[in-house]
Amino acid sequence: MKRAKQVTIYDIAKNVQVSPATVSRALKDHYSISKETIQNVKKAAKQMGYFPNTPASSLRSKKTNTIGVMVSRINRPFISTLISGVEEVANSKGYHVFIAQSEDMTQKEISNARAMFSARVDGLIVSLAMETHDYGHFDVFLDSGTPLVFVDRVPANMAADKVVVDNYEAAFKMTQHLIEQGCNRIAHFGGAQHRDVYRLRKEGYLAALKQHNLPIDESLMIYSNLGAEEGLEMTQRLFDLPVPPDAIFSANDTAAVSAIQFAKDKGIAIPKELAVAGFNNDRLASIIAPALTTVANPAFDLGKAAASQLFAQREENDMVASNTTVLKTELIVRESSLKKGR
Amino acid sequence: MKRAKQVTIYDIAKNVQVSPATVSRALKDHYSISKETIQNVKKAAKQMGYFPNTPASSLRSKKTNTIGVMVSRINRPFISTLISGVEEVANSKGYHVFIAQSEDMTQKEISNARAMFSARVDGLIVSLAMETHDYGHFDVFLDSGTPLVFVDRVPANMAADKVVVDNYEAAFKMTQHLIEQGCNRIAHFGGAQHRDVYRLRKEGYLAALKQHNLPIDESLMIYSNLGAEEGLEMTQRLFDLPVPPDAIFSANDTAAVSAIQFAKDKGIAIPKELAVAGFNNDRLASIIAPALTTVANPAFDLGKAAASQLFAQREENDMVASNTTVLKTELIVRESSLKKGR
DNA sequence: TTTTATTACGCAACCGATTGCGTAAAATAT
DNA sequence: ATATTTTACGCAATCGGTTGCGTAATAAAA
Repeated sequence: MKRAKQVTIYDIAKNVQVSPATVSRALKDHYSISKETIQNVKKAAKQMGYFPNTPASSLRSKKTNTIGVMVSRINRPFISTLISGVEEVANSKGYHVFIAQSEDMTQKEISNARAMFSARVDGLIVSLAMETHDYGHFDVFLDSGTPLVFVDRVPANMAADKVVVDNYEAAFKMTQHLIEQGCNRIAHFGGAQHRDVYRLRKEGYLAALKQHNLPIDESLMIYSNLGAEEGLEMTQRLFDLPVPPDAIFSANDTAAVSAIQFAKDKGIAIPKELAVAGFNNDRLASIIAPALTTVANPAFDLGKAAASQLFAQREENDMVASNTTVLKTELIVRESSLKKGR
Repeated sequence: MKRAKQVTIYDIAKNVQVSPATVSRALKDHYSISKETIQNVKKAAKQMGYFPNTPASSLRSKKTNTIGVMVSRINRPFISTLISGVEEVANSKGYHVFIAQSEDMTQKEISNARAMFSARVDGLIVSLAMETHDYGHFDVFLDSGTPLVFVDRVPANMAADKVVVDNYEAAFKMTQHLIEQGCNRIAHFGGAQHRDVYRLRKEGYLAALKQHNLPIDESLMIYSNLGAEEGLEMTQRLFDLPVPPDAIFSANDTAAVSAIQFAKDKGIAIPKELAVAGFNNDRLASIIAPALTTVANPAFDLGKAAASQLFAQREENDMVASNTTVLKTELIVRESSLKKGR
């Protein structure tokens, strides 16, 4: 690979007969440069095929105009929608977005964090890997004063900016809905319990059970990464039980959809014999038959809020230790849980 | 936002009592540095919390160890899986991936291309926006000798490296399959026809019709962005026809799924009255009932191939003008098209 | 007309790592 | 013992913008 010589501000300077400093300023409409010079410089720049050298600029100015986003994986509707929200805000402020996937591996997350810091991103938005429970790899951002915001899968016991939804409340309402539909043996598919999102969903579920004086049965609570495969396995386990459940509240749609598939495959009637509810409201949820009752998770707004909060940090009072934004969710009732009709 | 002073190789140099040059070399195991010094330097670096300054390194070395990926949008299963393929190869070579979305807007694509070049990515992988038909914004990569590979949605009439699937053949086989199932009025949902992927799918479809002496009816071919909404509208249009089709071959699964939804909604029997086939094999395809017949599009492998080809370009003989890799697809027959059984 | 303010630009240091070239010291060869 | 090679490192320029400070020229104020 050969690289041709590239046009620099020095080339433009020579061409327009001004100093490189003037070119630099002219290109960003600095107030002290005359309109005429600005015009000349810009015209020459365009005509010569000039492209600013971002690394050079970043080195000197200590600003990269880039924010990083670290997620488990982008090929999930919820995540990619969230990222779009981040991009909307970032782009509107002239920033670009650097995306990294951990694939739910803490090691990759650590490596990604190093890379993000080395790239000197101006801010970082993070949704944690499933098993991460030590947050030391983010210290360098805190120490250096780089804005840092966690979203969705946020760390427990860490004073940091966070953006989440009302997981507890949503789970409570959903469970209550299932109870109202006549279910009294409700199972739960959860994620890693040190991950707040999943812990809170379980706690909301438990609280609803308690409030309605339903027994709590540990064998009905199963934890996994909530993938499609795991969804099938978890459902299998439930139906291997002496007394299977009459409802499943899954912490995500992916696993809930698998449960429906399992049931259809085994001839278990939904929602009559088994009501199913999910979380997120992926497109899948409305397409599967019967359509899946779920919680609308405002992915796009979560991304927007996280980015906004990130930019807010830059102007913020140093006295503010941390800030948590909670967004609202919405119960979406569909056929998969309607034993009684509305 | 305040930024604390950050550790540089100069700080390490002072600490270890060697020159910055030696630190720089030690950190990358340069052969001319003694093992002892390397150890000392690395220990000090870790202990002092050193993180390399990527912009500085990039500026001097003219290598960013980053490749760019430009796509329409990441929240599509096909695209995000493709990106994972790119990442696998890139990461294994120590490169990071910069992702940008055009949202199918040529203007955004142009702006993204500028940003990518300014960032001085070491290579660029592109899947074009739907309407892009002028490729001038990629000239700067060609001129500068930056490796450039198009994937999936590749440009027509441009001598560039490309990675695609056998769209024509796949479409031909699919259409033939529908004909064998007894369909003789087959509609087609296509994308923009200046986009090779979509043009070839249509041509494969047409070729199969011709070979089986079926009439070609322009009113049965509808073009759009193939989103979920568009899928419904297109199906509506088909059923507004005096004589509706008895099959639809859609250029993607998203629109095909919409067609099935439409049919179910209107009480049109699938596949009896209407056979439906898609393209891509998204998870949706296997979940909707009846399950969707489709073409398995090797998204992950496309990504891997594109990245491999990108890296290959760097060592390549300058005589090679361009190179096109074609990957194989596979017909996935499911209930949505099985009028006769297998 | 002299003084002060404003406008428009240049100088040169700087950001942090990389690298071609040079060299002292130690090792090996003659 | 002298010459040659190898090892291990330092010097200083360099990458391409950015920016604090200084200043000549022109305009406005006194």
